[in-house]
Amino acid sequence: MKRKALYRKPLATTGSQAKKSEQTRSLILETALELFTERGYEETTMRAIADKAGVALGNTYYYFRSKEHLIQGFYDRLHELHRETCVPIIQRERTLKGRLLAVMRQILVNMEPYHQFAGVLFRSAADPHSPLNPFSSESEAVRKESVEWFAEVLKGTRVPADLETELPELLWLYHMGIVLFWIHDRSAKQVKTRRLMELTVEIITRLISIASLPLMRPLRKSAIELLTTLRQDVA
Amino acid sequence: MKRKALYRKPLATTGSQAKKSEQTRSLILETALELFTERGYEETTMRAIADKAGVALGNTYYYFRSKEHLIQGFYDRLHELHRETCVPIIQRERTLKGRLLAVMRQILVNMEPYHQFAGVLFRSAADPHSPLNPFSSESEAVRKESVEWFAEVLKGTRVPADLETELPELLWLYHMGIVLFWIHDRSAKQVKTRRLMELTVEIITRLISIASLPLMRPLRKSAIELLTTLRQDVA
DNA sequence: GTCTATAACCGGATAGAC
DNA sequence: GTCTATCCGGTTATAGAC
Repeated sequence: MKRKALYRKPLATTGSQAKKSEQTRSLILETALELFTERGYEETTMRAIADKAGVALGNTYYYFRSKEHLIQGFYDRLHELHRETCVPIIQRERTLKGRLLAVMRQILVNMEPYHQFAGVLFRSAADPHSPLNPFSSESEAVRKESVEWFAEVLKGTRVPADLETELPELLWLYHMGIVLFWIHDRSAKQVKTRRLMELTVEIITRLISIASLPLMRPLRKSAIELLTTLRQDVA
Repeated sequence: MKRKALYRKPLATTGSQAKKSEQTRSLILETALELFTERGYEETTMRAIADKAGVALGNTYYYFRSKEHLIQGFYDRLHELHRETCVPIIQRERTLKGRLLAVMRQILVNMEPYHQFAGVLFRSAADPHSPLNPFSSESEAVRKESVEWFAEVLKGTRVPADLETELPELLWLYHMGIVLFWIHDRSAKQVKTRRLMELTVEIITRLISIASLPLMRPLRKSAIELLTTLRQDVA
């Protein structure tokens, strides 16, 4: 299994020392991800990871507080991959629909290799007490950046003014919903998720474009009130 | 902590024998639920449950294949409580909005005592490989019944014909979304979820009532296509 | 078929020495 | 930072009693 080496988190320490520990950390994470994708999360023991990486069991716990935190490492990498691939798309595509479609498509492409063990990822993400929970403070940085991308997706397109502040967060939430469906998707190469995504992007762009009509005003009001309530909890 | 004794699953065996084993099963589940709500799921050991229930450790495994399966027991009870409380509501309330509001309110009331350990419940539910996953075959019976209640909620109200078959499943999905939010809701007595629910019920009933307008036809078409795709995966 | 008692296994997590 | 030893708890196995 080939993977781009995306993980690097240059710490503010002096040169080679920091580099060494960063290498060990990276080695452990790399090994863990390999084993996870090979034989699954539950089937991979911490001892096996330590063995294959050639370090002591205790050492893996020095770098990752728990087995779950290894998933957090995966999460971070995936996020970085999303950034590298999605930002150019936003610059290239000029319409809302074109951008949203291309970005969502790219996200699905990026995640595809990890479909088999993504269930575990979400299992943790769903637990309100887990650091992996996308609403948790630990995930705040990543979440904020993602929401900003969706703000970029909207930039320069026609959107009702009162919706403008709420929409990026809503699109992020939508994207989480698609990921949730993807995790449960058993169809070959997750074609169903792709179809679902294409249809919902169609609906969303339509909804946004008719949202300005006077007929829709009371509905839009309710929706905005709703989003304000929702946001208080997310932020 | 008081709780209605709702669990009974009369097996097709002869009288007192079956009753006895059913009592033991019930006792174990009851004890487990008590400890879970008292001190949390992770903090409750299988040994502690066995001790407090006054049975041998092995016996708890005789009745419940794993610690997770105890949650399934909780799930079943909650569902039965929902049935007992929601069916009368549907008979009493006559409008769509009134029914949906009252049913959703009741569901939140029923769940309230379990908010603290509900996270774990959902943690398992989110795993596509877990039997607790609401889309799994093990959960099919419960899911089907829930969807039927939502069909009852719609019965006798004005709904566009082409949406009629899809809406019950969609409302069930909506209710799952509310539960998801509720799990993550940290506000006192989960008032935020309640507010969110009230606002979304408002939006949903509005959406349904304007869905028949000619202007909305293309949007409704897309939505129905989407739901058909979605259903193939759920069913 | 229902239940007890006890020991053992396995793997995630921790403590503390170097 | 790295290791070894140990703990802890979910789970399994066994052997026997009613």
